[in-house]
Amino acid sequence: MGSRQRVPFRFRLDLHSGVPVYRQIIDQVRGGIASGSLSVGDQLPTVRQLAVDLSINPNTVARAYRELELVEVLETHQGTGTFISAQKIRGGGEERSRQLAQIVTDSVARAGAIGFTVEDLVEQLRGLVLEPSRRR
Amino acid sequence: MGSRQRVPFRFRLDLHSGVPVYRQIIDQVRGGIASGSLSVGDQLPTVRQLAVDLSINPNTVARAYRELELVEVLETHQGTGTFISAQKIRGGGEERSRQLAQIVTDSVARAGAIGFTVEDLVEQLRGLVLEPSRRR
DNA sequence: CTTAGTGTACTAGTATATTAGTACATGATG
DNA sequence: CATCATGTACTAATATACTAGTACACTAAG
Repeated sequence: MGSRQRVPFRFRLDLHSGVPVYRQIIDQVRGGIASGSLSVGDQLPTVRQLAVDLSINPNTVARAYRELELVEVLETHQGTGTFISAQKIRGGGEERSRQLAQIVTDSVARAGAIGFTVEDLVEQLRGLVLEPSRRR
Repeated sequence: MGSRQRVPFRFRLDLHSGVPVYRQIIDQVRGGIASGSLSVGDQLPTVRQLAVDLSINPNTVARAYRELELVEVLETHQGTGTFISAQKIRGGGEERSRQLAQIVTDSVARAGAIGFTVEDLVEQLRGLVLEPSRRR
């Protein structure tokens, strides 16, 4: 019947990746949003529940959630749970700008390392706009 | 003779950025290549010289250089110095393009996760060309 | 008011990252 | 060979990151 199957978003850890657990959680939430698996208003597993599922300490989950809340990707309500927040697609946000700068700096460095210029990056980006078919 | 005034590439540290010193060096070398300030064959300051200039330990410089050498961005010659290596600019254009696409895809995903558009990325990139290095 | 569920604060142990001190190895140069 | 300039190896001190233990605080619901 009409049950909406509120799919419990699936977290998976790779303990051999060397990537901190809390960061893996962050990445998976962000990835879920980017891919559409998570939408505004969706509730995430509770701190305790996820901690049990992944066999880690609740504080580790809390840290990931808190960090995402600081960037306003999540909203937490005491006693209720943690939810995907309505992104502030617009508006200032010092931290957001900082993050964008970080992203760009990283990509420039990576591209420069294999001999590409900033212009090459821009060109590639433009190409993406015209040819959005290739989603990953 | 015919001295070409090999301009000594200028390194600058931001000790309050929280970004590790060795990483700042790496980023600046890569950025220098991307921006054209550094070209294939250029010699970098010697480990000792740069250590003195920046008031840091030679090993910190060496670490940065070594890491860049592993990725084949630099070439080191004992007793001679450290140089910008001939990039794999030519050859395997396929693989290089793939890497560029990957870099762009990553940055778009990261930016998209916090509500930025491709245009925002382009704008930020343009700004970088005019005003280098400011991290964190 | 009580209870059960939620996130949070504070503390601390452990690992890892970062930088520095010091001595050594290698290659160029005369 | 002697010397000097270069990068390198090894060790260690320190800071920071990461995770966990434990107890607390807020909210909704009976």
